Amino acid sequence: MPTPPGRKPRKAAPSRRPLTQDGIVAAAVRVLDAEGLDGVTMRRVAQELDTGPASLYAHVSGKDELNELMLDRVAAEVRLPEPDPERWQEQVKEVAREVRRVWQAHADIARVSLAMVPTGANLLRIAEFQLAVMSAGGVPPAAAALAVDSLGMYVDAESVERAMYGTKLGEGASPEEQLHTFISGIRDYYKALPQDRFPHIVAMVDELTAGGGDERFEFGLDILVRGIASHARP
Amino acid sequence: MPTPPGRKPRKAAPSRRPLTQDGIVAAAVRVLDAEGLDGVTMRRVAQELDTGPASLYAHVSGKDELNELMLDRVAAEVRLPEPDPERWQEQVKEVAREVRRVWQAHADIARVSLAMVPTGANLLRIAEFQLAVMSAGGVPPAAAALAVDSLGMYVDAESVERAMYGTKLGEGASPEEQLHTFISGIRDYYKALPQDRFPHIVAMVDELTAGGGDERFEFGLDILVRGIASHARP
DNA sequence: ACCTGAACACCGTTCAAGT
DNA sequence: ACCTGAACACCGTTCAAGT
Repeated sequence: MPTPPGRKPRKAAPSRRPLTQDGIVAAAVRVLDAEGLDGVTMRRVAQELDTGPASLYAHVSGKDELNELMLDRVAAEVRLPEPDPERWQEQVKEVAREVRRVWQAHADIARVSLAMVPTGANLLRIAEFQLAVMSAGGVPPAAAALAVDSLGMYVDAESVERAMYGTKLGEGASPEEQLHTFISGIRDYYKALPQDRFPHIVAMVDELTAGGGDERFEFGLDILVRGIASHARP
Repeated sequence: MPTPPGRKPRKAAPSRRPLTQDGIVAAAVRVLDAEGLDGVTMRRVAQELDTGPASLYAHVSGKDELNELMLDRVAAEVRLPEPDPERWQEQVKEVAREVRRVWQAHADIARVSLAMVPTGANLLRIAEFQLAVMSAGGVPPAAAALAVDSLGMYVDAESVERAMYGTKLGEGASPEEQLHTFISGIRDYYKALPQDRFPHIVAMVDELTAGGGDERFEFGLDILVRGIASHARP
């Protein structure tokens, strides 16, 4: 049956729901996941919400704030363990691994983290945990404070580097295949270097290009935590 | 006296010398130093050389290559000590400090280093030194290889963060003053956090915001080198 | 108060045309 | 071979005008 004349549609079904900051940030994260951080432009996010870029400025002060909001939204995915002072070294590592996992699940969001002082609630939650568990483990306050900094920087930097391998190569093959062709390119280049000027690099090509990113990450993490532990009282 | 007719000017004084890759990179570094990495655009570099952006593409494949060439040119400024295996831990630190010094002398060039596998001769020279001195100091190859990575990442990340404080604030006051107002802003924010949710952050505000960048950097560096040393044979 | 279209002042890169 | 002007397909942000 056709609708009788003079009858308005029941609710006008507003397919374009009103803009909210939360909706904007959610859309931005969708674009991030699909197209990487460089794909997250004000225009692209607006398009995702069927509007123009100027409309976003009523809910977000600009690109920088949007970046920070995206990061904190993503940081909510980080799961923290039950604090156990006996295992503080292992727990510090666990959290670092978990943050890395979440950063890597969202393209190159780590770039934002690296360029920011943490202020969002979800980021602070992580810092609070690390400070708490290190303090309980006997790391003095000054050392613990600087240690969260160093740990955060390390996780961020490693994630940025790793994300880059994925993007620099074409979007063709599988991520692992991409990483492999990338690494073997580097290996060939290092092997072809003049041996008299770079004897150690040439001799250590295999070690320099060894390990998936996981082993490399674990090694740096282990180094950091050993160093932090050397500041703890027994 | 006027110049007689039919006489060409002595040498035509080519005020716009022909473009070379070296000249382009030098101009790019000048822009970098004066206006930061974001100021280095193909257009701006071309302008510096009295030409248009399209002219650069005959000597440089694009923006990425220009960035890498800039970094390697700047890396030439890094001075390496005479290798002394007895003092390998101190020398590894010295080089890290020196790289940090040079990166910070050139705005936020560290961002390029972080997003790159080192291939330029001057960058490789630094890596070669670190590998050599650690090997001589008794660090096994696998550990030394991963250690250069971690050290590089740490220096780069610290320099990126530090460069950011300078840029985010206005260009008004002195760098130290900028850093100070920036840090005290952070301190106020942390102090105002709800104490029940973030007890350690609130309690450790002073430690978290303490120290000029130098002490913080030294601490992270010390942690890393202690960790590396724990892998060395005695 | 929120949303919008149009504009401003930029980007990196390409390409046909010149020398 | 090198250089150029003009154009293409983008940016972030502002602002007057609408509802």
